[in-house]
Amino acid sequence: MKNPLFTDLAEEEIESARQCLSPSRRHYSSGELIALRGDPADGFGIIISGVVEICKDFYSGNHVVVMFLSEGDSFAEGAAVSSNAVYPVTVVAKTDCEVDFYYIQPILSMCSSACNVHKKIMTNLLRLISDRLWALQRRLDVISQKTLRGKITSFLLDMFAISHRKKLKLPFFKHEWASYLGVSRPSLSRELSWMRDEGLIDFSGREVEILDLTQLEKCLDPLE
Amino acid sequence: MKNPLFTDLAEEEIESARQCLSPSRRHYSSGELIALRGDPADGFGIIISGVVEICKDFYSGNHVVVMFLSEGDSFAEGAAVSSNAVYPVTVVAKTDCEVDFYYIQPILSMCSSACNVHKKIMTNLLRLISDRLWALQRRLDVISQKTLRGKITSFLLDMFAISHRKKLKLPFFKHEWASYLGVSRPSLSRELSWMRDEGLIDFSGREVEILDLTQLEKCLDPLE
DNA sequence: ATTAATCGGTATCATATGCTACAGAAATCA
DNA sequence: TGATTTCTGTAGCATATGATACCGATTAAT
Repeated sequence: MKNPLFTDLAEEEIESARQCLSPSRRHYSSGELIALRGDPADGFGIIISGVVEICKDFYSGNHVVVMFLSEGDSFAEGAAVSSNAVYPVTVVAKTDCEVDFYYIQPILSMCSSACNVHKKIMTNLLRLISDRLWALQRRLDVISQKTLRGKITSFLLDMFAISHRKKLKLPFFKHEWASYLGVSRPSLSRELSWMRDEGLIDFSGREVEILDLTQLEKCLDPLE
Repeated sequence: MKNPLFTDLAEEEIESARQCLSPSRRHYSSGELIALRGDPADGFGIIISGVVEICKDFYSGNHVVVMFLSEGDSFAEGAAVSSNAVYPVTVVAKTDCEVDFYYIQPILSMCSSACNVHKKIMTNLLRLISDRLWALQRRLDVISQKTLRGKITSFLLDMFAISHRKKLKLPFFKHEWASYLGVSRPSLSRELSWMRDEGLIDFSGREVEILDLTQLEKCLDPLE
């Protein structure tokens, strides 16, 4: 089980966890509905085998696939814990697949023996959700800058704050970066070039170097 | 203690929780630094009295206030639990104030007696963070639509999915709505008018009515 | 080594959106 | 009631960004 919920758990501990939490394993045929957006979410799922689609569906009957999940991935952990415990998306089996369903209640209430394994899983759950929150917050900070230059800058300063290095190795290609920022690739290129012309940064391939930190910071949106 | 972490706890339970978790109460004078962005976050804080500023600070020494917190508000819960346990923002005392610091470790490890109160706090913590994740995810969904019409639509459909009503009562004024969507207010007004002209919606004050759901759904970005 | 595919920078043009200003409507307050 | 303030729609103009196309550079595949 390579799901983050089982981080730091030995093979036999995972077994013991399964004893303690007794997930129900369910089988789905290709195309079968696993959970519908709006359904009450009283637990979460971990994919054991096969591939699962996460999608948004519409009143009209159309739907759009947002992402795929496969072995070891989980869904609805956040939803299961939140106040309005409903699925925010629809989950459909893309291929035949097996899914373990864990009810959230036993996890939250701790078993009578307050076993160590149980404790660790709860910590892992907390960390999993917090990490997702962190990533989302970062993305939102970047994307909510109004100008393209602001988005680029916000992203770069964030990298700098983490790494403390002015030479940054980006984790993506330009088109991926553009997509992360929510802009078009040519626009990103153009703006980067302008910023280079102005002596703010230099770049080549996946490397970006911050040349003038003080000036760069002035490129951020003033917040109203 | 009106912090969400203490939801569902009676007065005396909160006392018992404080016994169990033994937060350290600290006093700060107006202007004093409480935590610096990048500092290790091994716990979180709850404001007991006074006002606290959350801000982003820059290399240049400048800083921007992002929000204020006051009695009952908490900060850094998410950061304390996440993998990279550092403060994502800087916290400064705006007025003289008192803050209770809770170390995260004792909360995660459960007290020897696995007391009920402790359990409930952990659940509340989980819910608090999940709710924040949920809100952020919604906002990101909306704001990452590329066109203004897409943003409006995404937001309206979200409201509809939750309420199942086509007559929607918005939680904000137009200028607040514009800010939530990350656009300018006149642009929002213009787009809304156009959408009314096309028979998609009708609106007045804080009320928006969805007239043509099927057509409206077509206003969403196709995702690449 | 040749070919094919991907990646990245640039130019042109169209347009969606921001900005500013103004005025009527609605709400708040004295 | 009248006086202020806030909220909202509209208009004109400026401009940042998107879309498309093209080409060279790099990388991967044969």
